[in-house]
Amino acid sequence: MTQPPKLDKLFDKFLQGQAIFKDRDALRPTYVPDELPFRDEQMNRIGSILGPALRGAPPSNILCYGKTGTGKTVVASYVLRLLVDKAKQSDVKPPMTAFVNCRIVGTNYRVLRKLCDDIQARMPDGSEVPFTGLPTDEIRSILKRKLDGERNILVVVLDEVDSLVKRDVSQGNDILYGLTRMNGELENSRISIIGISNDLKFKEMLDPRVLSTLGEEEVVFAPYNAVELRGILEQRVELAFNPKAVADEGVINLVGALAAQEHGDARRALDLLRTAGELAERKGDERVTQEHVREGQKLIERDTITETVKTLPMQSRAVLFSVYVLASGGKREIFTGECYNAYEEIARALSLDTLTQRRVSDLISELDMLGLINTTVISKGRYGRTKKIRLAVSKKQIGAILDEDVRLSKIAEDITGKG
DNA sequence: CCTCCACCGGAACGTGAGGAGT
DNA sequence: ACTCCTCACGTTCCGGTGGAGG
Repeated sequence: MTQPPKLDKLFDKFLQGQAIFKDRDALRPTYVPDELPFRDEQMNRIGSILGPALRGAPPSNILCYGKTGTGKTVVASYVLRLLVDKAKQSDVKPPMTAFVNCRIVGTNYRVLRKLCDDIQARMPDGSEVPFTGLPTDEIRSILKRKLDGERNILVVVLDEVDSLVKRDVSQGNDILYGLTRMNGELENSRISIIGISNDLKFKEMLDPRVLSTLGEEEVVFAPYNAVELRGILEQRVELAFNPKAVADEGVINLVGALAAQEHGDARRALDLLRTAGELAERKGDERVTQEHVREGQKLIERDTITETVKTLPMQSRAVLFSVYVLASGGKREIFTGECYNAYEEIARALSLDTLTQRRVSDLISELDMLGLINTTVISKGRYGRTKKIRLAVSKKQIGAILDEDVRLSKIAEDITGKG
């Protein structure tokens, strides 16, 4: 058997050092480049607010606003890194820093635990703070003891704080209130908080007491416009790709344009660029073309949908499946009641617990949030008020994913065959 | 203009897993 | 073995509501 010519060509490229990528990590969302273009204003603001930390004075708390992919996180970590470096260079005690992503670390206990972790606060016996089990107050005092051991300044970045408050308004406020209040309980040390929010309306949901301390300073991140996106892309192309791999001007323009459509999200733009590059690489092409970009766009879309469906819990999947079955049955619009009936049948066929309508209603809302279905609350007058549900992705694709689940594909035949 | 349907969505509570300390 | 945590996932209860049809 002879080598497939493409693979042969691909290996040749590697041999000749002609691979597409030089450093693909430069396109990952966590990458912090040495220069951050178009965010001077924000960096200076944050820098001047954090500056006092170098003289041992506690900086004000900051709230950063802006949509996803506008560079909030990267600017915050950049400035913080610089601050710590500067302190070390100048023989000043560097501030402690902690970074919490509140979407992942979403509860009071876990936030505190993450803080302990980041500043290496330990249990009295020297072991790490456990995942669960302790009363929350216990953790608070561990944290306090560590901080107050000597004169410290702790700068906490709370990334995606809005998700903290959104998930549970009272609890979210409690967490933030607890953190801001901790300053009053510390003798030697101070905590400053940098809150990062994607949601501009986030402030409204905040307890006024929390807002007054947390929002001392505000920094706004506007979405990148097409020109700025281009600039960023050019910078990263330089870093990530080998020269000549992206020769076509049109590639950068297209990626920029597609991302600008998505409200100037730089993260998506970089992700798309990387995917396009990987496609080119896989095909053994010498350079990235606009075709790769378009294909990459589709691929990313498909992948995110597949990923979300696959990670869905069984009950949610059953609900989604009921919508799918009804939609396949030719219905353009599905109402909650119909959906619930179909769900009951499916749950029975799967010998799953049948949840109440109230719960299913919540699951429907979750599916909506995930973008798998679209819902609108409508009134049918005398015939009640309900949610109008539609699939937000193609039946084909959902079908293909759900069919992989053997149990589901079996009952799909039953139901569609019968209906 | 009023009624009344078929749900929406908030609130409070229950259960059980996962873990720590004693 | 028992008590005490947190937290995800559900349930029960219930007040609220846009608009077609009388």
